[in-house]
Formats: sequence, C-alpha cells, structure tokens
Amino acid sequence: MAKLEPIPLLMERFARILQNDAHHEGLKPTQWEALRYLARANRFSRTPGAVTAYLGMTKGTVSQTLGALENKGLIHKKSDTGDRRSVHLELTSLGRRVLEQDPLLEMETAIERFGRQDRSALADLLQSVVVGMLEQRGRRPFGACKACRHFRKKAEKGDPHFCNLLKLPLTKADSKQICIEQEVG
Amino acid sequence: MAKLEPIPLLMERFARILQNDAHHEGLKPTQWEALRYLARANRFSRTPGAVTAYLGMTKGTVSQTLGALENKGLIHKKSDTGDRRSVHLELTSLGRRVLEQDPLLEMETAIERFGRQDRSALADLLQSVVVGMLEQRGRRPFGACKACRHFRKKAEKGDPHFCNLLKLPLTKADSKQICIEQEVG
DNA sequence: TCCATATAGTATCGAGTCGAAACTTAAAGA
DNA sequence: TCTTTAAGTTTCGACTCGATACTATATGGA
Repeated sequence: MAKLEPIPLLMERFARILQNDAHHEGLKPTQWEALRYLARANRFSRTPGAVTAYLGMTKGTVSQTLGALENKGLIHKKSDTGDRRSVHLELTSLGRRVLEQDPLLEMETAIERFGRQDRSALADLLQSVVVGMLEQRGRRPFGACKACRHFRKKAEKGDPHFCNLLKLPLTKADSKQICIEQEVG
Repeated sequence: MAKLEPIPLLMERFARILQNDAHHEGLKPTQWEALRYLARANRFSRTPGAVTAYLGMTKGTVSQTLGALENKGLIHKKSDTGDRRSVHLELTSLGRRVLEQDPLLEMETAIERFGRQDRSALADLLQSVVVGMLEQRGRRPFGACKACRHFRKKAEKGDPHFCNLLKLPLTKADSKQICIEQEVG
C-alpha cells in the first residue's frame, strides 16, 4: 500500500467523486440528496423544513430544489390540513423508480471488497465523525425513529409502537425510518 | 453507540457537511478544491489540464473556476514558453494566505478524538475506497511524486532526485508534492 | 512542406446551486 | 387585537456544471 494521504484530503476527494457521479438521470447532486432523504424519512419528517435541517442549507435553496423535483414529477406537495403553513412531501411512483437508478449505489462495489470487520469498522468510525461534526455545528443527527429516546416499543403483539414526544402511535415502517425529532438515548 | 447507518449514506452526509462548510471567505467549494490542489501539486502538475484530471470534471467547467480564482487574485496564469498552448498556474501570496483559512481544517477536531490506531485504520480504508473508485472510473491516483515508479532517489548527498518519465531532475520539494503522472510501483 | 489530426484551453448556453434578504401566510402568545 | 414567531416562496447575483462549439498551437505523416 502506498503512503497514506491525510484523512481530510481523502474525504474531499471522496466527496468530489460522489458529486461527479451524481449528475445522472437528469438530476443534480442536491436533488438526489433530497430525494434519498424523502425516501427514508418518516411521515413527520417529510416537509421542506425537515429537508432544510437535514441538508443544513437555507430554506430558500431547499425550496428551489424541491420545486425542481416537483417540476420533474418526482415528488408531490400537499399542504397540511391542520397547520396550513406547512407542506407535506411524498415521492411519486416515478420518484421511486428514479431512485432505483441512484448513482450512490455504485459505491457498493468499491466497498464490497472489504470484509465484514473492515466494513463495520469503517461505518463505526465514519458515524462517529459525522455525528461529531453535526454536534459541532449544532445540528440534529436525524437517526432512525426506533433509536430515539422518545420511542416506546409496543407492549404486546398487535399493538403499535409509540412516540412519546409527538404523543402519536407508530407503525413498524415509521419506526425504521429517519426522524427529524430523533434524539439518542 | 447507536445503530450504524449504511456506509454510502454516511459518506453522503459527510460530503454535504464539507460542501456546506466550504462557503467561506467568499470562495465556493470547487474553488477551494482547486486552490488546495494547486498548493499540493508539483510544477509539472499545476496546469488547467491537470486540475481537470484531478477533479474529474470537464475542462470547460474547470476553466471557469480557474478564471474565478484569477479574478479574485488568488492564482496567476502564465503561458508556457515552450508549448504555447499550455498554461502554468501559481498561487499568489494572497492565495496562500486564504488557504490558511481553509474550512477543511475544521475537520481535524472531529478526527482528533480518535487514537492513532483508529485514525490510521480510517485513513487506510478510505484510501482503499478512493483508489478503488478512481480505478473503476479509469482515473489517475495523483499520489506523491516520491511514491511513483518513475521516481529515482538521488544517489549521493547533494544530488537531485530524478523523474525517469519526464527525464528531469527533481528537488526535494518536488518529490513531496502530488503529480499528475504518478503511477504506483 | 503541406495537411490532417490531436491537444490545451476558452467561450457560450441553459438548468441548477446557494446564501442573503425580502416577502406572504398563518399560527401563537400576550 | 396586536405583535411575534414560524413555514415556505420569491428574487437576486455569483457561481457550478456538462455539452458544445470554438481558437490556437503542436505533431506526425505523405
């Protein structure tokens, strides 16, 4: 193995490769990121505000990106029946189909060459760094609902899970998705 | 530690953080990348063509980015006295000063929390992934001159090193910088 | 020598990114 | 009710980015 480059520079090069790959299917890198997020976010977290917080950008920029996705027919906007200021976002079936061509999947082959141990070590270190950097910047982690301290597991078979923050029942699907409100235990 | 996210998604989030951080000092992310590259490239590799190959973008885009850096007074263009098609790029002293404010340096604190072993493991895995992805895409690694198979170490104290591809003598500084021609042993 | 071809780089176009700031509704609180 | 806060959109200007066309110079034959 050749001499190792500094970690920040490796990360920068990595980020650039991802960025370049993400110019496919007529979508831009940021549009892919928003689309991916919406596919993984639970129903409380599929709003322009949540996308803004997740991506860490200004709401104006995100509004434009979501507008572009809507124009392409990949997402659908629906205003909240309760709070009429807020908007709910849903992937369309076309949006779901496009996501199957996600260029980020290309990365899998470059990672498969590692064994389970190495992959797990890499994921562990990366997650530490990412969470650390998010904390430094005062941002939420956006982890899975079920890994949140507000999550209450169903008591008996057949019951729903429960979010103790929003005071709402949760389906199994909800609990697997990422949530803007997530707070680690 | 919370449940681990998939590696591609961690990388995506990481890349986004870097991208957002890179909107400082009046520079854009791509401009930082080009500036960083030019600070680390040896004299054979400080041309628009080399920057293009390093960043993996089209030459038109890179030409514009370099134009922006020149307008800001951070780099200086000089046409080659031999081949009058080609251009040599140099950082100005202002460019060097701006680079001291590089937002990528912020990342250091998030990495310092790890021990030597973890950092080294992370660098090792990352470099494997990056090199693998570059190979997949038919791109050059752009490693350090002295790690290249064309590199010939100086025979005696006082002598220069030598590049066996370009048939040119190399200073110690040259040999530490990154080279577009680099090929691993 | 002439000419085709390749190479280094620039210019232009159109869609999109991005932060900043102004703006529009709508909710919430005093 | 009046003010403040919150969710989103709109507009602006500089820049990104691939695609395409273009200029100028080099190179390698016939």
